[in-house]
Amino acid sequence: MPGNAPIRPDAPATPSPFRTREEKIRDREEKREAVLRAAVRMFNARGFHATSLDDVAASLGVSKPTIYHYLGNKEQVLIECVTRGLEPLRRAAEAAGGEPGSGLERLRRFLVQYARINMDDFGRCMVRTGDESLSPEAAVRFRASKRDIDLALRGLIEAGIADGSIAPADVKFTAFTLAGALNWPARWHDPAGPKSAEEIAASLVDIVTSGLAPRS
Amino acid sequence: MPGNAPIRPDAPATPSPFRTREEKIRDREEKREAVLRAAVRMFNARGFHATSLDDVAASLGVSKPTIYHYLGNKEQVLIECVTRGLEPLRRAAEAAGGEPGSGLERLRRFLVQYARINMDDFGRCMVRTGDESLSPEAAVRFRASKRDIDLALRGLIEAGIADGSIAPADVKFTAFTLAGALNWPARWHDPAGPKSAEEIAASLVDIVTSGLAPRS
DNA sequence: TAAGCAATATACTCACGAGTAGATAAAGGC
DNA sequence: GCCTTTATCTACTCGTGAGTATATTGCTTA
Repeated sequence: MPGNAPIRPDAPATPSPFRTREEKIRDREEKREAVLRAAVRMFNARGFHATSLDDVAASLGVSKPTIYHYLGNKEQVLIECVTRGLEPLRRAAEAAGGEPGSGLERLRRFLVQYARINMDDFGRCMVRTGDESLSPEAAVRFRASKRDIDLALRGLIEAGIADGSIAPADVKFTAFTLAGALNWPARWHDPAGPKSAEEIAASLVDIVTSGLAPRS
Repeated sequence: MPGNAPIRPDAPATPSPFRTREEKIRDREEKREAVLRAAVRMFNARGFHATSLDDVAASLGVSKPTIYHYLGNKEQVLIECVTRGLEPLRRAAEAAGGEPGSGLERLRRFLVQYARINMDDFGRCMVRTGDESLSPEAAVRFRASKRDIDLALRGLIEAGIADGSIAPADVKFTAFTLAGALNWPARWHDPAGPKSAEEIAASLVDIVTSGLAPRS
C-alpha cells in the first residue's frame, strides 16, 4: 500500500517510492501485525485447530509461504497472538499496585481493565486458548504468565482485605471467581453489539463487587 | 465382562452365560456409555479436534470401527457428550422454580448444582465446547439448549428481585456474571485435587452472592 | 555489475485422521 | 442345518493441512 511514506526532514515534495532502512523495518512489522490480526480473528471465529494458515493467507490475498516468511510456524502465530493478549494485562497488573485509593478501589480499576482487555481480539484469543493447543514448552510459559496475572489479582484482594475495604474471604477462590466472571465475555461478547466493551466491563465489575443480596 | 448377570425370578444357581434380549440391550448401552466416557475424558484433556477416534478406541482396547458401530460419527460422539452435560442442568433448572424459599435461596441452591455439574466430565465438555466444533444444525440446537438454561437462571434472578431477596440489577448481565464465574471451573478444576466439587461449588456461590465489600 | 538478500509465488511432500469396505465369527431364529 | 443379525477386526481410501523446495523478481551493496 504506497502513499503512506513518512516525512523525513529533507523529504522531497512528492513522496518517494524508495524506502529507507527504517521504513522497511516498519513495513515488515506492519505486515507481521496484519498477519496476526487476520489470524486471531479466524482463531476466535473458528477455533485454532479449525483454522488453516492457507485460509489466513487467502484472507490477506497472499500465499501460505508468505506467512511462514514472517512467522516461523503455526504455533508461533498462536503464541504471538496470546502474548499480545497477555501483555496489556501484565502491564495493567503491574500498574495496579502503585495506584492511589483503597484496596477495593484499586482492584475495581484493575478489573475493569482486565474485562476490557479480555474482549479485544488478542485478549479473547488468550482467554480461549487452552494448553492443549500449545507445545509443552510454550504451555509452561503461557501458564506461568497467566499465573503472574493471577498472583497480582490475589495481591490486590489481599491488600483490600488488609485495609478493610474488602470483606475477609478465601483469596484464591475469590480470584478464581472474579477471573471467571470477567473471562466469560471472551466467549459471548459481540464487538458489533449495542454495548461497548467499556460499558460491559463496568457493569460486570459492579455486579461482582456488590453481590446479589440487597445492602441493608 | 461376565459375572454381572442380573437376577431373574427363575435364575439358575450358576449365572448363565446366555443373555436375554434385555441384557443384550443393556450390554450395548453399557458399551456406548463406555465409549462416551472415554471420549469425553480425552476431549477434556486434549481438546476435541486434537483427539482422534483411533486414540479413543485404543484407550478402550478396541478398534475404530467399533466406535462407528455404536455412534455414527465423531460429531455424534461430541453431541452425546454435551447432551449428557446439558441434561442434568436442564433438570436442575426445571426443578428450581418449584422449590420453597425466597428467590435468593432458590437461586443459590440452583447455582450450587450448576457449579457442581459443570465440574463433572460431561459438564466440562459441555462448557468447553464451542459452536465452532459443531455442524451448523447441531450448533443451533446446542445454543438453544444453553439459552433455556440461561432463561431459567434469569427467571430465578427476577423472582428474587421481585420478592426483595435480591437487589435490583440488570438481569441479563447478572446472569452472565454468575454463569461465567461458575463455568470457569470447567477449565481449571482438577478432580484429583484436595477440594471436592461440592466444596468448590459452595465456596464460589458464597462469593458471587455476597460480593466483595464488607457488609456494614 | 555481480552477489546477496528480501519478498513472494507455485507446486510439491508427507502425516494424520475421518470414515468405509469387506472379512470373520458367534448367536439366534426359522 | 441354513440365514440373518450383531460385533468386531484388518486394511484400505481420500481429503486436508502443515510445512518445504525451489524459482523469480527487484532492491542494495561491494
